[in-house]
Amino acid sequence: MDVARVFWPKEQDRRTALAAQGMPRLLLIDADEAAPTLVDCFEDWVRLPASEGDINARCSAILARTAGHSSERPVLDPDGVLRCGSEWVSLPPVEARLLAALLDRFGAVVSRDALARSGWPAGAPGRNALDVHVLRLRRRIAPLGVVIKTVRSRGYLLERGHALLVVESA
Amino acid sequence: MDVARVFWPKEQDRRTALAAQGMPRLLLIDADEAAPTLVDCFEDWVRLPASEGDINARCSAILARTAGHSSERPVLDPDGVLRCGSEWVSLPPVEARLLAALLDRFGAVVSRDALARSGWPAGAPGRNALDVHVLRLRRRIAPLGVVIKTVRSRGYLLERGHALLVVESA
DNA sequence: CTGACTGTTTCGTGACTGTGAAGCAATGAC
DNA sequence: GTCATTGCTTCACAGTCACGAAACAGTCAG
Repeated sequence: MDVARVFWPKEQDRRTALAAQGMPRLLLIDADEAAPTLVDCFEDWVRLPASEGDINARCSAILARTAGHSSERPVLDPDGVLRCGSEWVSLPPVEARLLAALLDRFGAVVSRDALARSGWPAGAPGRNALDVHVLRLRRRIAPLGVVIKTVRSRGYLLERGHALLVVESA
Repeated sequence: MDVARVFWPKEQDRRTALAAQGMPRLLLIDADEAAPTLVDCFEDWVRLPASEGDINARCSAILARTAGHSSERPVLDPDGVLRCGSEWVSLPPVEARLLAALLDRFGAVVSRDALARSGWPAGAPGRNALDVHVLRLRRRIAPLGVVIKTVRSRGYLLERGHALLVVESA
């Protein structure tokens, strides 16, 4: 993953688009422009003119933050912990593999066959096992605002839910 | 809460201390100094000379990120005293080593094997000893609002509790 | 001795996984 | 329109295993 360099205010729209996808980005601010308000943890800015060293330092910092948290886009760490926003859930082995496959093609359709191969590399069990695991996975990740959509006779698709109102239960 | 302004590299020690406590900080970098590597989400830097507007913008951004998380991180003294907020507890040797390992990877999963190696560098005792010590550790640190979560078949994870309602009884 | 720390044994509970079957909903044949 | 087919959803159940928890015993410091 790389950090997108966005000229500000010239490429304002591009910044919005990147933010919507949770892509990390560095805003390059014109010398006489006011400092922008950052919208999330995966954004930073630097005032022009800036040295390549400074720009790289900020890009690295953004990526380091990306690793620690997650953006709009959920992140699955190798321990089977799925993080999205400030929340996380742990996934059991099979579900972690299924989700990894969905995450590889985040926002795109993954066929049932491909999913089954990811979930059970040594060979799939009964035909229904996949259905049940998708059901369980859905319920498990719902609190994170992540949704598995069905594309009938094609497969499944992972995306962010639109109910962004998450209430902390105290 | 306010963001501490730390001159770099002059106040290097102060920065370390602030970071250990999870305090937000802005590094003010001398003009000819290389860009620093940020240690967490609650830190940022700006190259001098900088306008007050730019500095304020970065401070606001840090605070916005701070709000998104609950940052306060417990600290373990070399004496085996664990502090979090205004409270503290003392930990016996084995538990202190276990907690140190969890704290090293605060918020991330630590495997049972890794924990056992930290707790008993000379070789682990019986298989269940770890379970029991985790249980005791949990009860000991609960009053501080620090929680050890289980990630089944993967390990344990240290984080701050989400129950923000802490009633002071004494 | 007393109490804190440590480790072991034992048992219970809950999590993970897979299976079978019932229920819905979209699709297509007639 | 009606009906059957197909594909997905959901529930209920059982086997296995990891972890939680209590009770007990040994060691050591004060």
